[in-house]
Amino acid sequence: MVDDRKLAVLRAIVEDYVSTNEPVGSKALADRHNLGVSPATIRNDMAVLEEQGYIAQPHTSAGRVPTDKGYRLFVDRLSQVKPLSSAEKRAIETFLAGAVDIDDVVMRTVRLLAQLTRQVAVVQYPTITNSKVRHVELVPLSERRLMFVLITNTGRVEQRVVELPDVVDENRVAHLRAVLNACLDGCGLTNVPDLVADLPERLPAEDRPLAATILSVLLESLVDRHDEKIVFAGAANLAGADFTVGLRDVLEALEEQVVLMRLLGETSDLSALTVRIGSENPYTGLQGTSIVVAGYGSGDKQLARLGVLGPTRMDYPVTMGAVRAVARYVSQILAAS
Amino acid sequence: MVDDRKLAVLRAIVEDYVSTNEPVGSKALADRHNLGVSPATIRNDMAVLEEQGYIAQPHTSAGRVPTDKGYRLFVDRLSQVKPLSSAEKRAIETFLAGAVDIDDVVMRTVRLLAQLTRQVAVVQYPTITNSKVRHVELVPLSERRLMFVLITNTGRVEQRVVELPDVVDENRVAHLRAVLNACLDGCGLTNVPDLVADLPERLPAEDRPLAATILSVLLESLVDRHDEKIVFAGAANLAGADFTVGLRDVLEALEEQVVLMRLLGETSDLSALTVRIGSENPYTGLQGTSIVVAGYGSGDKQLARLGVLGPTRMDYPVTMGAVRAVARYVSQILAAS
DNA sequence: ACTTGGCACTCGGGAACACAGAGTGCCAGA
DNA sequence: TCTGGCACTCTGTGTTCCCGAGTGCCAAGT
Repeated sequence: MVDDRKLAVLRAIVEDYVSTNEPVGSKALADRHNLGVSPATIRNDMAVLEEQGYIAQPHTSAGRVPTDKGYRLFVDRLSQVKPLSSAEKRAIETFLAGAVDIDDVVMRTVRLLAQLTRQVAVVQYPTITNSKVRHVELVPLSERRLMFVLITNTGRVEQRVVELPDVVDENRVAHLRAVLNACLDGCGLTNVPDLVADLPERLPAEDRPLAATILSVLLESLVDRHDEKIVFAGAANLAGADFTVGLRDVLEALEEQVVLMRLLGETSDLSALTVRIGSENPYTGLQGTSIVVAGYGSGDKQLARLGVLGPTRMDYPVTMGAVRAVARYVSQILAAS
Repeated sequence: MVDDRKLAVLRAIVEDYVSTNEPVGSKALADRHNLGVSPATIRNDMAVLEEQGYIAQPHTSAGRVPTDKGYRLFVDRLSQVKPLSSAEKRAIETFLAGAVDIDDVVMRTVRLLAQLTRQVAVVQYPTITNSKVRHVELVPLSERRLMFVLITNTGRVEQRVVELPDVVDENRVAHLRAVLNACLDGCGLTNVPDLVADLPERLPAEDRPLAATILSVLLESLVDRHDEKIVFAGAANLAGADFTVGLRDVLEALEEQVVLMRLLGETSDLSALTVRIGSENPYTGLQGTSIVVAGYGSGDKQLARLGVLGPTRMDYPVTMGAVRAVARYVSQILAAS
């Protein structure tokens, strides 16, 4: 039985513990929040909450600390996202508005988020999957090598160097470029494989090996690269916090693109905020941390995700507010460009 | 008066302290290194070394620890760069050989260096200043915006979105593109400003405002961007080391591009290894750290720098060996492509 | 049936203290 | 110039002790 007062007690415990970083006892609770009951009553409630796994004591006869399950309940039912101050909103707007290209947008976003939350910010590059081909360029580098450049309508540029099977002259390259552009211009990247499939037929027979090589690189760059880039910032903010698990593991996880991918990727709902708390986290090195993730994108399409990572003991309402706000502003910026 | 034996004592102190991380005393020295003299003699030498500022004791009647000045002497006169094992060399070669483009080269390099030295690796992107224009591309994004892409012979791609003063049609863009390429193809980036200066004259009068806008962006991207990109990896390796100065400052410095630039930039001789030790370091947050930097580049041109950052108490011979080796291999890779 | 005050109990953390061990400086003798 | 001996000085560690915050439980009150 979890009645209203017990929930109020849990909320008070979470709030106090987050702000003081010390186990909170029944007396302190009664003093600082006016719950209208005596410490003894609170003790009884706390005993129940502990039995149900929402709080725990670090050692016998110390105050209580929220467990991961307790934070979960807090986030789901007891807190509401805290909106940013208007000063903060203005700061975000002006800071993001100055970006010159997509790299710059991502860079600014991640720094902004790190500074705003005083935690580690993580931003995934916008997927190119949902974007469209703006232009394809083939640039000869030497007799047997050329650079393949793909420009999308979101302003992203993908480049690859291609080793050619044999020497090709400029004309054949020019021809292929023209055909490629005619065929692919404006088409969504997800459709590219289909279009590419019957493209060789539109070329003279002697060009087909060349085309095959280039197209395979094109497809490869779509598959391999399309989601893998993630950047982070604010690692310095980890220095203050003390993790149950070593700081080293956290830093290692941050440098592993694969881990970060999974971290951001396994969120079910893109349109809402996703919070994963402590042990809910799949990766063992991050068991002492929580993440707050939001999707962002231009228009209705979700392009990618961004979020922050911090100790389980974080101020969830504030962090969630910042993440949501930044995601929205970035979406705006991307939609406008 | 610093005679040979005192130098030998200093070397022994540095080596022992680096490997044990504990202040080293006269008796331990006499035991572990066969200097042929008694602890008492060593004590006398140590007293002299201390007076001259090469070593210090953390507190009265503890062992000695090298000072920054002591490390300096060690690096300059007492150590020689330790070559890598052939297994390590092979590992470097195969790992770097798999890179597909310039971003990949840099990424692999920085990770490799971090893993090899078990410290923080820092790699500056190759300057585009020394490279040549391979191709210039103008891609219309909308009526009044176009993307400007510059591809260099080193495989680097620079992109910028340009806001146009008024609506332009495809033909004018195509014309400008042709002129730009005819004029700039193959010319060194340092010459671009000169060539660009009298370029408007080769265009019809009505295109000049357009050209001016684009060219100003081109010049700007050369100046602004050309050196500023630096990446690092291996921050997790900082977690183990204990700095006199806070870990936080170091992490902050690593995320400040400007600080990193100065760190790598202020090395006098590009062809040799540069070591900056502790307080020799200009930035206050990095006073407890040392850096080892080498230049790299294809052929005779130095393109940029790379290095590692670690606690002052590092194994200089090994670190220097790794940095030098990686710099050489990267240079090879870049020269080959 | 819940709430409350009282009370005994438990631990963690800090202060005070002693002590062993490593290291030093200095001096007299080889 | 080197060496052995010796007295001295620290730090770090382990021990003990005690205070205080906090708990669990119980009996009485509403």
